[in-house]
Amino acid sequence: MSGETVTVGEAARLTGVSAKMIRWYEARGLLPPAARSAAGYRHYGEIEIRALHFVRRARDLGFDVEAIAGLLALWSDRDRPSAAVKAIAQARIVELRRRIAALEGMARSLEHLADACCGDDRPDCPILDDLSAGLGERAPREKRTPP
Amino acid sequence: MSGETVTVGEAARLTGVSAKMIRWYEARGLLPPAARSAAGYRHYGEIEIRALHFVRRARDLGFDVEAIAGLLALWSDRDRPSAAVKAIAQARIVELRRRIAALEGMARSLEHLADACCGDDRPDCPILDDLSAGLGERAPREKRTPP
DNA sequence: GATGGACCTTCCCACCGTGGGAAGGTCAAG
DNA sequence: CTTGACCTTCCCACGGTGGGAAGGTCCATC
Repeated sequence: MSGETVTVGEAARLTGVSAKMIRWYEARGLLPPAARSAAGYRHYGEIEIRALHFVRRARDLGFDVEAIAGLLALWSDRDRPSAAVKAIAQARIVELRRRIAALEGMARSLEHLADACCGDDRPDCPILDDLSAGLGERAPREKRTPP
Repeated sequence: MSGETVTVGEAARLTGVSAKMIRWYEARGLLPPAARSAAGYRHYGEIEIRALHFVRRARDLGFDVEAIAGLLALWSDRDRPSAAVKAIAQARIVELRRRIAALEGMARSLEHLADACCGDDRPDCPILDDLSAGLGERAPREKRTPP
């Protein structure tokens, strides 16, 4: 019979999506409203559990809510063109690569600065010098306007 | 002299930190309360502008508010040990590398999937297959305590 | 002077995604 | 019946950022 249904907490345990998040996804329209018991408890069957797994996996891949909603819609459409799915994935890849590049730039800058900083008891620090650079003079140690 | 002071808007234009954010940083204690005119307008001198530049630059390097507060404190302490600064920078580097690795993993998975997806009119899609897979394998199977 | 527009002030609300917790209802076991 | 685990909704918080309302100020121009 496959009539076994579980509550949110159980669904959370099964899928790795917290009960809070399950309710939140539902409220945001990402998931359809769950079936309710007479007392108002949400109940989830195998298909819903599968959808939650899907959401979890997509979330792990860095998709945001909108994208996941789109993927879910395509997932449940048996006639979807695979091109539509691929487009979403590729947009996500572009975004990921963009963010990676940004973080990489930061990391490299910082590594460069940290390498130049001897890191001892003395106050001379290229890191702070760099952070305060770009205006006029560098350090705030000269508190008064330089000549 | 050098009593030239500017308002928030001007400071924002000069430093690239929005007026909103300047006020927010002040409210969060990241920046000391700005001097006020009789009418209550904030006014910023060269030193404050410098600090804002510093904040902007640190933000661009991915430091969060707490770290920036720490860096600012060290920046204005002439006797700080450079090791303290370096420690903050290195912690940031570790965090950046961690996030880069996470994003990189996602990007690679997605690229792999997208490569396998032909992206045409047909519904067969390895991407969706992967997203909905893993139910039987990776998921912690229901290990209900026996009655 | 007055007027108008650009600016300032504070305050609230929104976003994303997540967690914490309160107040109250339900269910199953003892 | 009581107890404790669970459910419900609702509010609040976070980091940062933006939007906007309601009201006060500054300055140039008439």
